[in-house]
Amino acid sequence: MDNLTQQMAQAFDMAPIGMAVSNHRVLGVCNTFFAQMLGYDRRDLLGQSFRILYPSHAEFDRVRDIGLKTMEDHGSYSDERMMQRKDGVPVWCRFRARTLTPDDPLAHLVMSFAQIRDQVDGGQLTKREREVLSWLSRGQTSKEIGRELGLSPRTIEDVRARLLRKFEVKNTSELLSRMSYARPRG
Amino acid sequence: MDNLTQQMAQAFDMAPIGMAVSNHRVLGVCNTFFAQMLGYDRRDLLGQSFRILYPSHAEFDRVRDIGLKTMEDHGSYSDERMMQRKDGVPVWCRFRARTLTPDDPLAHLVMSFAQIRDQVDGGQLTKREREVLSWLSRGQTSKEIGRELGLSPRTIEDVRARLLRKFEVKNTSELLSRMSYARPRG
DNA sequence: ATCATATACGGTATCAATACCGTATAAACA
DNA sequence: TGTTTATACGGTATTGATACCGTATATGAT
Repeated sequence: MDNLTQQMAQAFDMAPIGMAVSNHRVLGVCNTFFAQMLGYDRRDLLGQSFRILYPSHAEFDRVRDIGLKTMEDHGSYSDERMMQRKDGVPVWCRFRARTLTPDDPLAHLVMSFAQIRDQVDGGQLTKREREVLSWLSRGQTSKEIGRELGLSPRTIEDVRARLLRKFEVKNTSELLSRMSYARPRG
Repeated sequence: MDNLTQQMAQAFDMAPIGMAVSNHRVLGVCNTFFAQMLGYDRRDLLGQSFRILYPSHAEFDRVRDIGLKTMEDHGSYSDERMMQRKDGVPVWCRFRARTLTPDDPLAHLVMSFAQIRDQVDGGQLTKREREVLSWLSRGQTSKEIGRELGLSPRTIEDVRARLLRKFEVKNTSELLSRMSYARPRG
């Protein structure tokens, strides 16, 4: 057995960040951090669809579509997204992906998942709040998000207001800064 | 050769994030992204001291000390740090490390380096830009930051506009979700 | 020496964000 | 059964953000 290969495999396994490989949205291999982060025993994840790691089927579909074009063009893609732990608790992640098959990006994907924050101070986020948060992190306005979700901009503003209250921040900028990379509050 | 081990090694190598293993601050193995991010051919990095990847000897010493205690206590550590590319250009990274030898953390380290900002547009952040960014991440308005720094709010708006241009984002929310900035406590 | 850029500041115009005032329905819960 | 909460939407008022129009100085690079 090649010693270098073994070292690389160990580094993958012990990495301080979640890592996984997928083939057509089915998990091929993942590391210890990834399984722990999402509350699974690693053996239970192998061969599973990524569907179980997202809060809803709609969200599962959405995250498939948003990065496709970028990956076809550049081979890699990154965003922030909400995953769902086995016990249902949402996990906010910095997601990065590189495809090994640019013609069919989802055929062979290597991904990293950096946990940003495990839970929310003022209780858990609702589905709608997660959804809106995800669009906000992409710089969308209330009007744009409303159009996207088929809702009134006013409703999006309500959701935003709830998010600001829950996190005890004064505006969306501080909100998204708090969601970035877990660290002591200050 | 074990097939799973080979898959993990490939995932390590092709990961969309920089990864490296060190033994007493000497690089053991790294992946493609890591070498590319720092402008090296991977073969030239093996066996090298990490010193060459930092802007100065003082910085090299500093980053050794700051995470030691945390790693002894928790086995892992994370911060943001400035690395230096082969051509001298600084690279901002979200650094994460896990030690496999908690008694002597630096003996065997697995690290990940997530580039915070792509260097596509060239030019790193100025002191003023970092300063303003730091206040923005606390949710301060241009007026408040201006008061804080003894400048006109208009000047702060200029700095903001430069930041939005540099990062190619449409507003401050997207800016702060794209980037993380080490904030002073308090 | 010229050019680009960062800094700093003034104005105006427009749109977005936030905070209020309401109403209403549905679900969760004690 | 009443209370809370999330959802969804309307209006209005104020503040903030962003994008333009300028000017000016300083600095660093070609």
